[in-house]
Formats: sequence, C-alpha cells, structure tokens
Amino acid sequence: MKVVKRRNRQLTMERILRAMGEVMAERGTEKAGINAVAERADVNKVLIYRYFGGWNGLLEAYVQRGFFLSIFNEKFLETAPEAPSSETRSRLWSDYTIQFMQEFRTRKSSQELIRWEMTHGETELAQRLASFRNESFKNLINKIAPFSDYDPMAITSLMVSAVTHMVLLSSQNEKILDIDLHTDEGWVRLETAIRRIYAGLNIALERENNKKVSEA
Amino acid sequence: MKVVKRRNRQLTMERILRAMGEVMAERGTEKAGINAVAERADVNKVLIYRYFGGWNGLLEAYVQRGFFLSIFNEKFLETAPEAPSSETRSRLWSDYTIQFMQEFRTRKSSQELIRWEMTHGETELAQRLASFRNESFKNLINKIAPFSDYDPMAITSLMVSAVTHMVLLSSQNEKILDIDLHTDEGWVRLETAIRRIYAGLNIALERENNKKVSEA
DNA sequence: GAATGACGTTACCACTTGGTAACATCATTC
DNA sequence: GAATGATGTTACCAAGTGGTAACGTCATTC
Repeated sequence: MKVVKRRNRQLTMERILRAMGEVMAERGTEKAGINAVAERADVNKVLIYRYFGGWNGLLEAYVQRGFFLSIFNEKFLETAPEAPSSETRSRLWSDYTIQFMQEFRTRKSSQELIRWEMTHGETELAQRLASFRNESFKNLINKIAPFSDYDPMAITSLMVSAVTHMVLLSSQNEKILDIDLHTDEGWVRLETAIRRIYAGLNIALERENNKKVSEA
Repeated sequence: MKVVKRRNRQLTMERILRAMGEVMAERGTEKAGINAVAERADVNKVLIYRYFGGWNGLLEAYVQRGFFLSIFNEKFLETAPEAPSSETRSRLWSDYTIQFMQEFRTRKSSQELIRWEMTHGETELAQRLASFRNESFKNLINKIAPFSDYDPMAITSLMVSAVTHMVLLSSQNEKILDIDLHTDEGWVRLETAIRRIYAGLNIALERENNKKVSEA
C-alpha cells in the first residue's frame, strides 16, 4: 500500500526534529545520524538536506528549540532574590543545584545532547553550545552571587559538573559506589550531600568573616 | 620498497595496543575503530581479529593493562593513614581528589576511555569497567572513611564526578564560566574550591558533633 | 628435508554512511 | 488552464565499516 503524504513543510520539519530527539534519546549519540533520523521520521533524507542543510543544521535547529538550560536558569532567576542573605545563600544554591539535577534527569534527549557534545567538542557547533551555556551560568551567578569571597564560579562549575556527570552515569549504571541511581532513595542521598556541601561552605565563610571582624 | 616484517606475535600485539591508545587519545572515541587502529599500528586488521577476537577483545585487553585508577588508588592507600584524625581528614580527601584530578588530566587515553564508556554504557564491557572502578573506590573509602556521619560515598561520588567531568570538558572547551582550563591558574582555582568544600564539610561536621556532646 | 603450524597478506564480501542529481507531483498564482 | 515553484521520491554514488576466506611464507620439529 502506498501512503500518500500531504505536502506540508512545517509538519515534516516538525516530524524530523521530533525524530531527532527520539533517536538521540533512544539509540544514543552513537547511532544517531542523518539516515537514522530520516528513517525514524519516515521522511526522505533528501528533505533533511533541503530544509536543514545537513547534520549540523539539523542539530542546531534541534538545539535551539530544545535545550532547556537557558529557560531553566531564567525561570529560577525570576523566583530567586537578587542578593541573598548569608542564611538563605546556601539554601538558595542547594535548591538551584538540586532543581537542575531533577530537571536534567527527566530530559533524556538533553542528556544525549550533552553526550554528543562531549564527543564532538572540536566542532564549531559544540563550541557555540558550550559558550551559550557558559553565558547563561555566568549571568545567573552574577545576579545571585554566593560566597563571593569563595570564587563562586569555581564552586558552581564543580557542582554543576558533578550533577551533570552523575545524571549521565545514571542512565548507564544502576549504581555508583553503593548509591542506587534507579531509586529515589539514591538521589535523595545525593541531594543531602549537596545541601551539606553548600551548608559547609556557608559556615566556613561566616567563620572567616567573623575572624576578620574580630581582628579589626 | 617492500618492508619485510619480522614475525613476532608479542611485538605486534604490543604495537596494536599502543596504536589503540594513540587512536583513542588523538582521534577521539568517535573515529576509533578496528580499521583505524590497524592502519595506525601498520598492522593487518586480520591480526587484530586473530589475536584479540575483534573490537571488544581489543578494548578489554587495552583496558586491563592501561587503566590507571586501580593503581592510583592503591598507591594512595599506601601513603595514607588508615583512620585520619578530624584535622587531617579534610586535608587527606582534598589531596586525594586533587591528585586524582592531576593524574587524570595527563592521561589522554584514559579520558577517551571514559568518553567511550559514557556512550556505550549498555555494553557488557562498559558495565564491567564501571563496577571495577566502583569496587576500587569503595575499598578506598572504607579504609579512610571521611565524614562517616556525612555519607562519604555520596560526597565522594559527587566530587569525583565533578573532577571527571571537568577534565573531560577541558580537552574541548578552553574555558568554563570564567575559568581558563588551559592555564595552571584555572586549575589552581578549582583545587582551591575543592579544598574549601572539604574544609567546610569538616567544620560543619565538627560543629554538629560538638552540639551533640553539649546536649548530652 | 618434509611436514606442520604460526605468522602475515591479499582480496573480497555485505552493509551502512553522507551526499547528490534527476525525476514526479501537487498547489498556487496569473 | 498553463506556468512555476515548492514538495516529495527514486536511484545512484564514493567511501568507509566490520568481518572472513584463501593464500603465501617463515621457523620449528621430527
């Protein structure tokens, strides 16, 4: 039987992008390619070349509409106080990190995007993606700067890296050390650890400031 | 001109494994394949099938001899005190994390191995590698358990994840946030951040213990 | 010194990949 | 209702992949 396909550029582009996400999420970054996407979308691959100009264009279009980080950060900024007090500071940053973790955990195709990026860092597109993220993070940190004496950029980059890597691991390994990443209990342990880390930083910083004051 | 190759199984196996490392480090996980390795080693690919039984066998052989983590951890255990005091505890773990970071940073092919693992998590070999690492880490933590009230497994896994991801990023992006990963200065900032995190945990934990004591 | 088996080579296979040209077909516009 | 351009299809290409059979060629052993 021959299926007659309605001619509709918008719709086929949509289908292609959707298939792109599915392929990335399911098969992983390795088997993702123009042919796979075309097949999955049940669309002739020639159309991908026509509409997106090839793999890079496709990836870019996909990213622009799909990547959640900028939206996520903006949303967090809206609800967050601009200059947190010493008490709320560690709370705020724990919340941010944990929410980021939870959100990232649900976005399978975003995870695959990061995976792709990690193995294609030399490409121009990967670079742009990375610097895009960087700007978004820098913006966030500048607005609600935590631990300003404690190099917030370094700390944040470490914590975000930790969470990112952990989430990527979770889709491959059931456990890391004795932490079960396929149960909520495991993730709660990580959340607690994150809270403790930020809380510890807060305490240490306060203590240092007190020392400075008493010396003066 | 025809180069006559001496017949020597040991040596060609050696050459193949060496080429494996080079290919992984140079071209990255993407373009690594049997053909690439064979070409690089200037060895007929048939020999790879004969000696290693294909890609998986090759990878496994490569891993067994090459992966540094277990050796690294064992070495660290030798020089470290078994039950660190409260004062030396944060110092010890900072040192461990930082040394791990420095070591991992110099091992390009180990980095590519991890990259490979991150995109082939479903394979049996990747699973084995992961659980091998897990055991090594668990062993280490059990011996020099830090912050035993603070879920050391969760904290360690976060910190190691952070460092791992950071190093992987560094070979692709010049900067993360405003941290220049191609200069020592950037890495020193990260080291300082790591020290502060562990120190903060230490202080927080001490304070909690004091509270318990005074309550009793 | 013939036989044997380990080592290395040549040549090929089927299959997948990214990419393109040429074609058919529909929808709008004048 | 003819022209035209956007849409979808067929068929092909070169290049690369993993994998194998069949063939040489050397070294040892008896």
